[in-house]
Amino acid sequence: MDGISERKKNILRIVVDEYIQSALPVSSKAITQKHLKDVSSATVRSELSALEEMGYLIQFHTSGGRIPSPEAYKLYIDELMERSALTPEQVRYVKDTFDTRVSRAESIVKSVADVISELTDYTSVALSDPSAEKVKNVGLFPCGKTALLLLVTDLRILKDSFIPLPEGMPEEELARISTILQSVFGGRRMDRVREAEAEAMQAFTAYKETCREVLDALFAYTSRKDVVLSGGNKSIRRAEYRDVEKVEEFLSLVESKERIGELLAQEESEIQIRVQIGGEGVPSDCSVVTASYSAGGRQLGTYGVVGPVRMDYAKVVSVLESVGEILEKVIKNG
Amino acid sequence: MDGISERKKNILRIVVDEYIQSALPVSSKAITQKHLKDVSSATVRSELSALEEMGYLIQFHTSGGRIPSPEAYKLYIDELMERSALTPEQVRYVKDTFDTRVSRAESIVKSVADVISELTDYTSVALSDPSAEKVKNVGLFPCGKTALLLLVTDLRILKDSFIPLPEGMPEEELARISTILQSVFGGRRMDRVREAEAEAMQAFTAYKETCREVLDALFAYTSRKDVVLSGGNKSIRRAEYRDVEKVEEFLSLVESKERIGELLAQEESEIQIRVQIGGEGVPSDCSVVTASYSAGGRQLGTYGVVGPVRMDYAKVVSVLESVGEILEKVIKNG
DNA sequence: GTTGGCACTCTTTTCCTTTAAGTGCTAAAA
DNA sequence: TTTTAGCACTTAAAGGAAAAGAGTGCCAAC
Repeated sequence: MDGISERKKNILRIVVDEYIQSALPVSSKAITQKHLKDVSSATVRSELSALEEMGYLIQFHTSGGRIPSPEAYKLYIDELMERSALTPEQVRYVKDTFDTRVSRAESIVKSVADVISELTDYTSVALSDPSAEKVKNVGLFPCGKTALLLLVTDLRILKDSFIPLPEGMPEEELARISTILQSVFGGRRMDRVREAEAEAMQAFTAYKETCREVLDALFAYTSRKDVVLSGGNKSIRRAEYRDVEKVEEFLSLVESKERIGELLAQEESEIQIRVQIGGEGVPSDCSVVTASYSAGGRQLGTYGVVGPVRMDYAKVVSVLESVGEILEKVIKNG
Repeated sequence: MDGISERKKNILRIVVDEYIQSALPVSSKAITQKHLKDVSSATVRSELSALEEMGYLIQFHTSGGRIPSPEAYKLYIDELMERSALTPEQVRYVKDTFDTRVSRAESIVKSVADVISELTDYTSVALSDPSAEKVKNVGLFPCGKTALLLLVTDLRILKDSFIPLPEGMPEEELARISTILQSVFGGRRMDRVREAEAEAMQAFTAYKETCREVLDALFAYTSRKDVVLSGGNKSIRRAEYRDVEKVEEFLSLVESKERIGELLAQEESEIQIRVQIGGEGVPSDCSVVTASYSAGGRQLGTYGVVGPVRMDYAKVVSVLESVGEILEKVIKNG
């Protein structure tokens, strides 16, 4: 026995569903009229007051209906809510996005964040930590008096910066350096790139200074964790943010890449869903649902949805799970 | 004679300044107390009502002070406001940003937009039209089973996409194609790239199919106008957008790249400032200040600031002009 | 255990009054 | 002719009481 009857659970689910949808406190009458037509409002009322007693519901004033507590949301997420699969069109949309984005060499992390925001209608955030990626190709692309340093990892995240070249450096030299870079660093995990510094420097025979610069730029990539945001102003349209102060609070969270980074930087199992409602670095009226994606033992980034506590968790969790599965497949086949 | 006395102009300037700062209707009393201590409020009052008669001021109700009309803003921008130069720190900030961004190969258009938004504290938009840019370097970068098509223009806008390669294609072939691409297209204006299609196809001797794909991807770049946004949620914090509907209106403008593109896609002289207040594709409560930058006869993009009608035009115009000058210098020396 | 009924509580709405701000006008002063 | 002081007038904003509305809690009956 869980201490909480099936009927109570059902009623709690109704309350949460209803409140998520309407943003209004839920009354016993509304429940009996819309969902539980076979019992009277008085019955529901007694159940509601029991649920309040147990800490699942909150009542601001005696005539104001009830809203779910954070505990209710947790229970809702764990047991009550009904997940829904993506529609075939949505699945197609996700795959198409990945395909076209990847061929246009856009960061896959950004693409995933965009897709999540698009499907959930909430602000999404993502943390791309390059440590676990593998260097696929690295080299210099000639560009007049400068060269473009390129690094392509197996996640297809592409980074680049211009390196000034000394006067009169022959073009073959660039190719030589590229070959060395590729043979020394190719296939390495990003967090192991630095270890090959000595080896690389030894292989460089001329233009050591330029090579030094190249290495420095390259090393800078390997540790650059990137926080990506998508759909930033979707949240502003939500009911809880009619209040300017709340918007401020939300924006200050979302705009601070450090704080978002901290929220995301954790865990790393399979598609792992984690929900933080208020507290611990999250403003009281915000909720963060994060998911860590990985495939073949490699992290594919941590993604999250940020929004008000009254969030459509069923939708968000469904989307996060589905997108994760699709991404895994895409990565494995790519 | 302009039909409008110096004193009227002065008073109008005070009203606009005051209203821009406070967002509150300006009263005759406030004017005499803060600025015109040598005349009485009654005098100012008669001037104000004359200015209202002339269409420069608007009064919502008889006891509510007055606010500037769009015509007043126009006059203010043309004659009344005092421009201010950037502080030395700001100038340094702009230059530094350009320097580091360019060496990190970020789009200069995005950098300019960021700088403008940062300095003005408004949402900024930019339209990068590649037509007038010149191809600096173009080529393929080997990347396993695919190749990365890279295009660097003199504005350092870098575009790239992955091209799948046929099985067993030798690496030298990539270099060959790159050389051809560079010699055929290098130095061309972007809008002239297409014209060399036949010449390029003729030069390709093998792997014609892949070459075709490369050309298609390349041509796609040449026409891709890009709308860039920066500081999107700065505007939401402004006084006029306490109202959710207004925010909606603003966001729907800002989020629609087409509409922004239309607003920006015009003119092309020197640093050309243009102001649109309401009307013609701009929501009634929005104002757009655009500036077209060019150096040495070449367009460097069109930039704009989007915000409420009550905008700090003096600041915005000053920033747009100053940033334009700095950008010109940077481009000429680069 | 469930239900109908009803009193009770608290918010929301409405309407009215008061207050405050600012103007418009006029007659006098400069 | 322009400026000023004074005062009546207008209107929004602020305050407050009363009425309405929504929901609950509880009790007695089923």
